[in-house]
Amino acid sequence: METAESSTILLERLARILQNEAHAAGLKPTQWEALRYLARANRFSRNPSALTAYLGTTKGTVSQTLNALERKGLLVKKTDHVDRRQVDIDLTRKARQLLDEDPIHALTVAMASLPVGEQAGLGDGLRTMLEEALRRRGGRPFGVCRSCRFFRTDDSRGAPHRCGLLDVPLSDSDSRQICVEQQALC
Amino acid sequence: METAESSTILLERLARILQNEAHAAGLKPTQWEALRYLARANRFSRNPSALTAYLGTTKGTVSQTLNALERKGLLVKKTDHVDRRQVDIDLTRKARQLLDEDPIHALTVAMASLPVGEQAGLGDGLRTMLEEALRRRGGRPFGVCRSCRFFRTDDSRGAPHRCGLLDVPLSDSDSRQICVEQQALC
DNA sequence: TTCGTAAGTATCGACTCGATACGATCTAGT
DNA sequence: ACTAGATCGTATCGAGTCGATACTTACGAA
Repeated sequence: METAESSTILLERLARILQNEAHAAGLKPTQWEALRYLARANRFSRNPSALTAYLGTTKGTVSQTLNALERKGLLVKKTDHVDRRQVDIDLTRKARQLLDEDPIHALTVAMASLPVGEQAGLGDGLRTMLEEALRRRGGRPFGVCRSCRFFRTDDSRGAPHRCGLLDVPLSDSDSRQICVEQQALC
Repeated sequence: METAESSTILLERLARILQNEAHAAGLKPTQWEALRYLARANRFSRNPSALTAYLGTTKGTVSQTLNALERKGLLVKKTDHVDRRQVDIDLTRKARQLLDEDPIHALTVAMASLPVGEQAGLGDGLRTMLEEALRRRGGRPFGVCRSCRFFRTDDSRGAPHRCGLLDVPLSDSDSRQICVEQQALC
């Protein structure tokens, strides 16, 4: 329990310091996080609702963050054809270029320079803590499409894969992106 | 490198979710963090400067956060007698009561329920990452007083310990608090 | 058709955060 | 003792976060 408390303090402090480090290129930490998400999300997940679930915040806050990013010319919104309540978001070329200088890269480098065992231990611990936190507040995991229990490869038509939940064909690149609907296999 | 990147994303996401969880009792995450620090810091470290270094932010921001906490009746400021530029901060009884319901407790519980090995691995990894981050931006470690290279037990006068840097007597409880000036032994 | 629900937006108030400028106080060098 | 520079803290600005609340529009089932 003593260890648990010190680890908790460690996690909080590290989180704060990393947060404060993420003020780069005129973007706020939240804006970077939104950009990162949108770059990795599949077409069913590039909308305000999914981003809200991912960030664990509220629709209102996300709406404002998206407005800020739109003003900066980093994304484009358009209403979905199928469900006209939904808004599809697309990152601009400018956003993708910006992501090449993502301040998070410094963190990845630091992570990579850790001893192999320590790196694996940290990864496992973080994964477990995140799963716990998500379960606690009813969040979604946002895993990659191909690791989902609804992922199918038996599509008779042209496409290589298929989503058994939404019943739509999936390209190979689709299957490697993260999805709001993803549910683990086991 | 693949592992490093996914661990990085994990850390960022967990950090954000925990951040958003820390809105309790009408306090903001930063205000909780400040309160926690002030409750653990020794008398040389309960001032705006030290808090600024701990949070890794700027003097101005800390000044505002302290004003907010003062308005809520959670702390009292008074100018230092020795150096009248400095401000000594004391938490009120109300603040200490509030800290009993610190939302971070939920996190500690989650941490404690981890398998022992995983918990230790996570702690080690976090420690290393924090040290790296601090070194990168010239931050201070804020360890406990008694683990400092300036900690002495050879005080001829009444007090049980002594600080070799500031040359002042230290009580036993002093020695268990965290300090801005702390430097590791080895 | 209508009623309930879901997706987004707009607005409010309190606050964070970096940047900048400033006043007060200490300290070293003369 | 006197000044020049450094240090500590505050005030203010602008952009943005964040939760809360109150909408609007669109879908979908009874």
